[in-house]
Amino acid sequence: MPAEEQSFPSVWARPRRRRREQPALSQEQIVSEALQLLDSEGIDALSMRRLGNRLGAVATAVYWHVANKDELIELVIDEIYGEVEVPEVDDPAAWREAAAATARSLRSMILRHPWIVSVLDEVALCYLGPNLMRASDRMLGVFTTAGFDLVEADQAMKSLVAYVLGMAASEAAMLTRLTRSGRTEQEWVESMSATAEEAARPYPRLHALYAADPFSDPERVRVDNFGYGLDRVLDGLEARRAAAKN
Amino acid sequence: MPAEEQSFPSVWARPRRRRREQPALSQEQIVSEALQLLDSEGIDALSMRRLGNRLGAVATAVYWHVANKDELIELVIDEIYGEVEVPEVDDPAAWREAAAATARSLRSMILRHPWIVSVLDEVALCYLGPNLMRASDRMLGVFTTAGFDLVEADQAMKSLVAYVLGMAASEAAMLTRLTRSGRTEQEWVESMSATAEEAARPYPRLHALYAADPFSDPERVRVDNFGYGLDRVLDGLEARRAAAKN
DNA sequence: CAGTCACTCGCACGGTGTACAACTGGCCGG
DNA sequence: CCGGCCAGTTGTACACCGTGCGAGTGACTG
Repeated sequence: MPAEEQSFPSVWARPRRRRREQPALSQEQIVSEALQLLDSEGIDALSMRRLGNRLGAVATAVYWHVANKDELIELVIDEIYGEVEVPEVDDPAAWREAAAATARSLRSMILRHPWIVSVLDEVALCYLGPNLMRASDRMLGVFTTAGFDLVEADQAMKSLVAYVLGMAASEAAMLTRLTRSGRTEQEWVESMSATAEEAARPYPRLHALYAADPFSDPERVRVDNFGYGLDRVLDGLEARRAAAKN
Repeated sequence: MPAEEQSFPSVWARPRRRRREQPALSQEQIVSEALQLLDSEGIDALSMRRLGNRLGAVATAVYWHVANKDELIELVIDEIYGEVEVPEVDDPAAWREAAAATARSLRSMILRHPWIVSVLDEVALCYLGPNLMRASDRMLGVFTTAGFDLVEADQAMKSLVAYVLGMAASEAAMLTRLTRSGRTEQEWVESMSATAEEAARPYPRLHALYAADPFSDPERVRVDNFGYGLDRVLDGLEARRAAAKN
């Protein structure tokens, strides 16, 4: 450890030999530290060197435990998939609330980890991550007990997830940019409104919308918008379910 | 131009003086070249140095015309938003087909430019891009002539777009990885199926799904899945429209 | 006591975005 | 005609990145 030079070198001051039965690094530890880094400082803050330093090691030491940065990110992504809660249901009538709860849980997860939007291209290939598989299996359960056959349950699940992903992703992207600029959501919306209304002048309906909207309580607006679309998607699925039943 | 050293220097061979009335670079040219680079080689191929070289210039010259790489990407994104076609409708009954056509057009655009998934975090902040604004305004038109009031039209639009974005993004991510691996979609699915079925063993419904699915014609499956969810979303919106009318 | 093995470190390579200062050449006012 | 301005381009430089490779290093094993 040449980094920490002893100003008073001595055998006694020298750090005790590290025990080898517990290696300094482990994959879980690395993944967990990477997640912390991502949550607190965003995607740009995650470099192998910084990650190594945080763990009291050097960048290349990390490569013993993960193949490369992409694989590390895949691991972190599956880790946070473990946070989404999917209820197990047996009453067919309970399907809708179960699906809605899942959707809300997924949205919360994304908003808790908004950097996920920057790695969405890797998200789609985590098919085999255990946490994603568990969640998928449970969602399939929700839709099959609702009465859908298996392949339609899969389609229903994919549709719902796509909606949530799309909606939450755009929310998360905005929040990320916001955080980076250091302003609050309210401040940003207010500073934006004049510019937006001006820029929208050539587009009548957009302009009318911006003029009508009081630009207040942006978080509430986001929640309402998410809820609106969620209701429509679930309505559409419910209609299909009712039709298939007869 | 020290890069191209003349092996036979001569006044006559010397390139003619560049006219200054037409500068060598322009923002449109830069954006267009960046788009070509992205489409043909993906996000990793886009570096300021390569882009400069392609235009017969040096990386830093590009910075005269665009503020930085992020801004460049925003410009490219708005450029491709210009490709999505949104019909203008006046017959309220035509709203559904118009919305569906828009959704399909947006999906095609994303699949034509799959690298967009890697920059989704920037996509969400192109609010002021002219092409996006034009498309948004026209979509608002579709929903208002359908009978929605302006703020609900906005919610409906955002919901539809979120669905399409989520669905197409996961498709595009898969296709990107595929292209990178150099295999066809069919080959990939076939090589995947055994592994996937094995990995899904602990998850009964997922395992049953993989076992049932013949893993054939993956593109058709993607199209069907997209259409299924699109129909559900539109059904949900139609139901809401009908209810509001009375 | 030698060797092996799991793990860590140091160094190096070839990239990246972009700040900064120097240059170039056409134009315009004096 | 000429000096200065200024849009546009260049070269250099900095601090960083992911990661391949070889050399330790210490605990355990035969």
